[in-house]
Amino acid sequence: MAVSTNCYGDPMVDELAPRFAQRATWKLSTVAQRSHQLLAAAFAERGRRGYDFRVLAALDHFGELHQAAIGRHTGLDPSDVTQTVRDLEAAGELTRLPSSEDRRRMVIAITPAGKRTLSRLESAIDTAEAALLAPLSDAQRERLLEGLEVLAQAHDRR
Amino acid sequence: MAVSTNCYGDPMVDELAPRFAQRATWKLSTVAQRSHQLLAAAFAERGRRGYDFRVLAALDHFGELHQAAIGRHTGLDPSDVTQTVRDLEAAGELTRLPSSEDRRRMVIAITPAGKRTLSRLESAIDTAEAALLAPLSDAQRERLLEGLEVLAQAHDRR
DNA sequence: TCAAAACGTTGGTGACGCCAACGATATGGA
DNA sequence: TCCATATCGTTGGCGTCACCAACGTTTTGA
Repeated sequence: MAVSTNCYGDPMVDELAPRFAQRATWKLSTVAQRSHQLLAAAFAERGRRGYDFRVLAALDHFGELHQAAIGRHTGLDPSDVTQTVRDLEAAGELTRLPSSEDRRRMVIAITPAGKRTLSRLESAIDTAEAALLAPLSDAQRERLLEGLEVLAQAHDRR
Repeated sequence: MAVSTNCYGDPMVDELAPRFAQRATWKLSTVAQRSHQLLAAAFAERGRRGYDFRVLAALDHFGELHQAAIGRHTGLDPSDVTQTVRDLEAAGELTRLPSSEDRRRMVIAITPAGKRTLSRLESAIDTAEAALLAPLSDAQRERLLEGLEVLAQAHDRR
């Protein structure tokens, strides 16, 4: 028996316990999890992950950066920057050269291939984001975004 | 120097790249991450994690359940149910007995200690949730929740 | 009766976020 | 100028959450 029955004897699809399913934090994490699924799948198709996108986007926007700056502009831990930059360099998406001014630093720059990858990832994200938000009316979407904006600002990463 | 300077020479706190920081999915994941931080910290103080809470909540709400049913009522993978139930049983929060009707099944029931833990976790979650949503006005909160509700429903776990 | 399904378990994988510690280098104040 | 302090990149690790494949056991339903 794959379904349980409620007190009326009706067949009942297994339900999540309201004890947590009604919580704002649960709904939030459900939606975020779905978002992550869609994005991770889109990235994985291209052999990349969220970290790669963030690093490429930061380089494209700010130009050359050393790794610590990449970390600050992406919210990544320095150790994760190291790994991500290593992967992206191996894939030819960026260059990594020792700084002439500061011998501790590595100067990272996006390559043309990296820019192409970035725009491909960006389109994939557009698609995923559209799929995620599709169930909302325009008004609902705007109101949701307003709340997220306020909270994201208040609980800033950085 | 912990800050960089913009083109006007003003000191500038390192900013996230708008390329992703302006995306709905980014804001969503930022807020969800913050929520997770608050909840995980609250759980960790009591030596528990989200899985434990979900399992206890399901048992408290539905009564005795076998493990597969716990999985369906919590969104957990069966293998994670196994681990979580093992931990909770070791802590005396639930009992685990072979079913007399179906020798494949284990019948799980919450104990009084488990109920106490559950209500303590619940208070901690209340606090965390309040802290998370505090920056919102009542109207903003309601509008945010409406959007999350629609999306959580549409992209249901199950 | 017997193939198919369900059950619980073991032992993984991956993404993301984070931490401690280290050697090398740069900086700034005494 | 010297030296404590800070920063940089790196290694190796941890925890949470979500998920998967494979397995032996037991139940089911055609």
